[in-house]
Amino acid sequence: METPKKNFRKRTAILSYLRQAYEHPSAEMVYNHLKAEIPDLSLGTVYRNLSMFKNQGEIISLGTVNGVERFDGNIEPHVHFICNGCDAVIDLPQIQAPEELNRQVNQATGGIVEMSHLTFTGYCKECKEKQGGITA
Amino acid sequence: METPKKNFRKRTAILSYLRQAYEHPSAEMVYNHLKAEIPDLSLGTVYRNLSMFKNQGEIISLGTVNGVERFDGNIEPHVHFICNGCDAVIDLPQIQAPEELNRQVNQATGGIVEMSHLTFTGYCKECKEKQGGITA
DNA sequence: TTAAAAATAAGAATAATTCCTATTGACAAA
DNA sequence: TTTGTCAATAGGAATTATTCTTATTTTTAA
Repeated sequence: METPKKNFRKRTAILSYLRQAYEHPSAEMVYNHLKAEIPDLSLGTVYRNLSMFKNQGEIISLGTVNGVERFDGNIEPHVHFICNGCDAVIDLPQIQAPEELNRQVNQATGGIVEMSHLTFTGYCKECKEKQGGITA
Repeated sequence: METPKKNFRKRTAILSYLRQAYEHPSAEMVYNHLKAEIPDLSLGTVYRNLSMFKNQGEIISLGTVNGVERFDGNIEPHVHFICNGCDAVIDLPQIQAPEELNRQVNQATGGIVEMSHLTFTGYCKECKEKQGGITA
């Protein structure tokens, strides 16, 4: 099926935006972005669908940045950098996530690992230059 | 004058509880725990002091688990396991956090890394056994 | 065409966190 | 002691992100 059924138009728009977004958007960022092309989109629909996609494993949650949950449409394991200055979330494809540790964690805890997240926090290039030595 | 009751009694109690807590408590967990020995403690005071300690680098935030921010009084870099079933946060001292990557990230981003977090999510031993194959 | 089911919009409700303000505790000077 | 000052606090109001409810619309299946 090429064209998505009308019923899923908004749902599809939300997912496909996440798939190609670089910014790791929050619910509100998704809403604001899609509002232009879909004027009758509601924030509740965005929240509901994000939560759906998350539960289905179609997207992942990066946790909250400054109190706001951020999402990633790229479910391939990869590493993130989060800027404390501007709340930007940036992919770090250069850095290798130590996926092979999962087994060690399973053994150490007796539980079962489903996901691992390696995240670096600090200040991005722009914020670092802007603020000079604030974080000395 | 028995014990010199400083004005920092509550502040100190909050920090020292975090220093020896194993559970990576939320603000409310800290409040509930200290309420017994400090009946006139207020939740606002806990929030204010936690945020203070966090900004001073005396404690670290582990981000939110199920919508609630969790804190760690152990500021030595170490790895965490978070259970999606019971929201437990567990230390993994056995696992080595790849601290040496910070320099690579600085180079890749042009920014400055302040902290790195390696976190595994899944189901702990108890939740895994309790729920059987829910996560198949 | 119908009816049933799924998806949605809008806004009310909730929960975590922050903010505001009057009060209290500590300490120093008189 | 009493008084003044300032930091810390309690209590609750306000804010904000998120979830929930309900009526409406859209889709699907007869």
